Amino acid sequence: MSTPVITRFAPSPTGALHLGNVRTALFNWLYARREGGRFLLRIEDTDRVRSDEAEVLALMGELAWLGLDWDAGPDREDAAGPYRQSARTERYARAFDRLEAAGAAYPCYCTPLELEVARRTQLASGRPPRYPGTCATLSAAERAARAAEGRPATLRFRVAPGEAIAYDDLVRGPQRFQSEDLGDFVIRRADGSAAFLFSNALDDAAMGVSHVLRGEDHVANTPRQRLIARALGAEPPRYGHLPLLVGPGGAPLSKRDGSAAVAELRAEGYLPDALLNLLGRLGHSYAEEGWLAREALVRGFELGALGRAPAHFDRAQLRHWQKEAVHRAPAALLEGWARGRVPPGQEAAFVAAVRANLELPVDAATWAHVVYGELPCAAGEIRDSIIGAGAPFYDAACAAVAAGAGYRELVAALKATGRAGAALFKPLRAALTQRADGPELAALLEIMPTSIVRARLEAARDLAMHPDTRPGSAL
RNA sequence: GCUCCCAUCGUCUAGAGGCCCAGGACACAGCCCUCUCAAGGCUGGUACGAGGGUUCGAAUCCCUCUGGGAGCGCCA
Repeated sequence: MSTPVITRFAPSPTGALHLGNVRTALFNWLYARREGGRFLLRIEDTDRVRSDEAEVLALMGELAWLGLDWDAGPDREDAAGPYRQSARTERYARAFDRLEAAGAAYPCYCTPLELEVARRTQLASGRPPRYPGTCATLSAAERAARAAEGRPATLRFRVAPGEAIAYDDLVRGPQRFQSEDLGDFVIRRADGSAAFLFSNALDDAAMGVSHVLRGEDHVANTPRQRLIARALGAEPPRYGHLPLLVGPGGAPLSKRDGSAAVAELRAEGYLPDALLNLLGRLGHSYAEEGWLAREALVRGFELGALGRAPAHFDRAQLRHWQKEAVHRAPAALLEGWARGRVPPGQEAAFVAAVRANLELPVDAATWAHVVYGELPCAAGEIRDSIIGAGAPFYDAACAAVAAGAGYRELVAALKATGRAGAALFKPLRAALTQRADGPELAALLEIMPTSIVRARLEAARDLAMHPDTRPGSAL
């Protein structure tokens, strides 16, 4: 009987969901889906980090938006829950008692100041900072005395020296740590709350988590968490440590690196699949090239294809995947971008016309304005282009449009002025859109209101007739 | 300071001793197509951090250096 694959994403509800976290969530999700296992969502809101419901909701909203669905979580409880740590304090308390009774953990009365001093001294003398073990060997009487003084105590996990703790990292291969290098560590804070190391390890065990992919900043936690699991009589999950995601400068990704927050990218209009195509290749490589649909993303995910070097998040690459995503997006989605920016009922026609020029919602706004909005007086090379075409050119255009000409007739009428090709279309485009680039003119003309077409052609004619008039000045 | 990890085009990466004077993608440049932009097609430049080994042969193995990163909390 093979062990079922159970992975999890265990964020702390502090601050916005970050690209680095999302990638971690994605890899765990991909692995679970790939293996036909389960993906859990656990909120790590220990008592210290007060659960902020709004934050939890936002977090779940973003995961759901990305399509990373979870089989159990705070909103889908099951027998292994509850899935928020703030609701699990009694479990931790029982475990603390057991560990303390067994001598695997002991109360420590050292103050933060004392510990800080010890750390500095060790550092100053070139030694690695470790808990000196001050309270490790206190007798029952000594403990009672300190407790009677009302001194607050943390609970420390006792690490026996002389032991090698080895495990096989899913990403980095065989790892080996010496227990002396660990030192006794705090598993319960003075306020009684469980420390991350502990609640995280206990919950993984209690929830049957089989595989954990997490950031490499957790490497050193792994031997400690294995020790905890063993003391608890539980089987620890298999751990894999991912290289961190870094920003343009090579420094770890931070909020300053422009839109590292998922919510921000979402607000800008980036599509989930664009994000996933990018993230799935940061620190991981797919054998298959090009755009990967959801199923391909899952199918092609391999633990063996996980890298060990930090990966840069690159905006240009995101934009590329966004283009791919928009290219494949259903029209209805893009029509949503147009809604409110184009006359009601025109959404579909508008999107059909400008679709190839859309990358983000802001582009829909730009083109909607070009098609339906009020344009300023022409300037620069646009102005030159219009003047260069001459008044007769626009006279012909105005006359054709006044006679009810469609695109074909309009072009035919303009060809009669002796212009063709670029010499025809460039000034026409300039007059109609005041831009040198954009969707096909035929498509644009089809959706542009006739009144606007006429007004712009007339304005161009006037400009061509009186080129000396300063742009913007009233006649 | 100590421990650990990493090091291929600007970026994401392929590469697990000869298939590599290093492949793909993004970005960039040029050309084609085209009324323009985008898309598409073609072409191009740019990389194995440095130095030593091992080997008939090294991007691939070893050592040193350099450069980056992580950790050494009553933070997660």
